Amino acid sequence: MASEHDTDRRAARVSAPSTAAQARDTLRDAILRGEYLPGERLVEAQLCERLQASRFNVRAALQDLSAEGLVEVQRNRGAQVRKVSMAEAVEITEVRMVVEGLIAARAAERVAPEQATELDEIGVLMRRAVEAGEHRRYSDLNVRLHALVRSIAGHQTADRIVETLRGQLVRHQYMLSLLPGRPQTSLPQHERIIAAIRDRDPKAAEAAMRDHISSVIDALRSMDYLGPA
Amino acid sequence: MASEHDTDRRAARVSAPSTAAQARDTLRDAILRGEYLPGERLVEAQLCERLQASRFNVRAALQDLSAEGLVEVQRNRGAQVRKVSMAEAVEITEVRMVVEGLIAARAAERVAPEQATELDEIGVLMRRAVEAGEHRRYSDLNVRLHALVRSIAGHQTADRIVETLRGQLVRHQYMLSLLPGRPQTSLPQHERIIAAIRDRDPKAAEAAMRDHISSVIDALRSMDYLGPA
DNA sequence: GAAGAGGTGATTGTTGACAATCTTGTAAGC
DNA sequence: GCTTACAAGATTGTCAACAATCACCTCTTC
Repeated sequence: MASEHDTDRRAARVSAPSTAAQARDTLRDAILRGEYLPGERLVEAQLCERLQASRFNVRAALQDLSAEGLVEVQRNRGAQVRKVSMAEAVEITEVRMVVEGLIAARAAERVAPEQATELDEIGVLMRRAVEAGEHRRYSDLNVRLHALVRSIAGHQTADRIVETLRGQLVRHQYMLSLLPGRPQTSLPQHERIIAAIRDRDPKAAEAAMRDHISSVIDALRSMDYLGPA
Repeated sequence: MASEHDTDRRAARVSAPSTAAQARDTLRDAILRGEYLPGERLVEAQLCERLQASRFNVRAALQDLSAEGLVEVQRNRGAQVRKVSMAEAVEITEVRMVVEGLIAARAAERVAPEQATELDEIGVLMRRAVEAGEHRRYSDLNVRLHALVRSIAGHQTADRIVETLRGQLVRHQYMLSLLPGRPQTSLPQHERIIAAIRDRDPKAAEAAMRDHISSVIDALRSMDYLGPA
């Protein structure tokens, strides 16, 4: 049932995740993968079996994920996967917009020649993927681009916040990628971001990144009309 | 963020803060007030007495504050008040700059007439405080101004993040307020923020807020030369 | 005298049991 | 029939004891 996935620092072992940190990572992965739906109750006893961890560690994991905004804990009522309303999703993305704008600006200030080359390469691959209609590939490249920009910027604080915010709306983002015509809209935006960073123009990079994420917000809002799943 | 019942964290009632949330709030207050210095070890047994709470709740409190970035916990090595380096303080303030910029812009979009009046009142009081050399009073008004702007904006996500970031560098901010000449620098910046929001000009409000916090960053950097206490 | 091994006290990590609380299902009263 | 009261079950909150680990000190060895 579980296929190993990429995405993070260390692969989650399902064999013996006895410690608190392992339980937390495994549970986070499960939620992000959609194995628990928003609003679903997370009963401690069940999680103990699922994660092969003691209740103590399960509890710690839930508390951690609560701080990350992935689950919601109510006193004496247990935990449930946090439901993120459309309004909240917009708020979250607005914050992401300004913070990633900061990251882009800083990336433009610090980019090294090899990194600029790597950015351009991703840009080329993106265009090819869109022209070939390979949505999945384009989506992967999108993730890679944002990650590369963040690594160029080297801004730990901003990084952490963006990562947390991203986690809170994976579900919405997934739905977003299914919107028809999205790649045609976002490709030129991505190219502008790449160009601005490559040209070491912080202001242009920030503006390009904000424009890009701003259009993501518009897309989110349009989804709201189609149906607030 | 987990518990909905947010009691104001003012009174240091040591009488019966038995629950986890109370222990957390009391401990946070103590750290923010400087009763525990950065780098100082937080031994669970000692905290049990200090907070009149069981070790279980103390542990939960430490975990929460770790998620907030106020303390750092190392496995098998206990917790200590997190040391925020100058570089980190700058990073944190940079993120605060863009997020509070977003908040200011949104406040300018949504400000109601009564709120505009209240802003102006704070502006007048600030000027008086500076002219009278009442630093403490000016500092309080500063906090009040930022809080009012945030309440006008009504942006929960941004609010939460700014609040968390603020907590992480209370120590630095305190030192900052002692810098001579600071009020003379920041007063006109505050007045620009107020004017932009009052005039319902989001772009100007964002720019003014960013300029203001940008100068805070400069001040932070200058402190670094004086001595990285 | 320096380096390493080993023991000891202090501190944290974990467990299982028990108490407090909420939810659900059922029955009585209007 | 509908609402309210109550009891049973399920779930979470809390605790105190025990196990694991670490930091420090002493002693041996070269």
